[in-house]
Amino acid sequence: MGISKIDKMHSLSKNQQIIFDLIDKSPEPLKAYTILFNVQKKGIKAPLQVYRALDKLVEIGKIHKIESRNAFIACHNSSCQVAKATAFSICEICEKVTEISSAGLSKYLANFKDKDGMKYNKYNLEFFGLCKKCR
Amino acid sequence: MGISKIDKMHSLSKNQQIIFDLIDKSPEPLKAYTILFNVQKKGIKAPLQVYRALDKLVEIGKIHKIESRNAFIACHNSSCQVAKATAFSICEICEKVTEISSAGLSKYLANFKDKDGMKYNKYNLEFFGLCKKCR
DNA sequence: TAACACTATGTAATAATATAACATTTATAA
DNA sequence: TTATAAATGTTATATTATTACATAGTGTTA
Repeated sequence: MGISKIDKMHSLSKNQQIIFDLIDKSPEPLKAYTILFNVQKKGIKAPLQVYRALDKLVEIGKIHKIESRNAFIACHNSSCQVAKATAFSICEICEKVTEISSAGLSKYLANFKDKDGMKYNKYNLEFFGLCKKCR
Repeated sequence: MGISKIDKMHSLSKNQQIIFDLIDKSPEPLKAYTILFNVQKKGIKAPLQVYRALDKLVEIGKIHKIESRNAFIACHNSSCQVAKATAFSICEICEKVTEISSAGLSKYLANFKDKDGMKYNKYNLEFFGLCKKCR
């Protein structure tokens, strides 16, 4: 059997796996130093170790950064097909963040042209409002 | 004559005016500590003085924060009517940032409903790509 | 296997971004 | 005028992120 090329592309190193697991289990976006605190018992001691893993995980689309919050969330959107085209809703009271997967929205944005006729295949959209509970 | 209510709403304090002028003149988004460095000759000495003015200017829509860059740009969109609904294009090479004012885009996003039927009147969208010069 | 390139790790130091806390002053409105 | 809100000044500190350098593991291929 062995490991296929696709599997290898997504196989994570030790630190990457530890940090991904933590983010994936979390019901809310995690900040880098919160992550650091939580993985110190697993031997990850320095900020840079966290940031390096985060960079890689973002790069391969396993997690996304919520830019307005400096926090990271696991991708729950069709196995990370849209790592470069992300949309989230953010509750301004409880800070709950949900990844939006809407074919209509992603199609609209992928086809959007600016005044110069320029298209962009990469974007990040953050909606703000109140979630069900906080409304 | 005196100052009308609308004028007053948009009148800036000394520090706010100094910092807005600097951002407004700048051809590129400015970071908080770049601003601090540039206004020290005008008597603004501490980070907090800059951040407080920035907070206020963002609040009233005179400037916007480019979240992915931690930088601030003056609003050039219909006299700041859309302070809470912003869209930008960002060149990944030269870092040129342009505010997008597209009636179609803002209409689409303002009317977008998520899976729960929830609408959001506030959002921030950042498109990434290459500008004309860098293409 | 040996050599190479590439990726990941470990560690210390420091840079860059942002806020807390408290005292004071200025502007606005009742 | 008086009270209220907004803005300022200042010091210290918290939070977020990167530079620099040394070492170790992994996959490829000659």
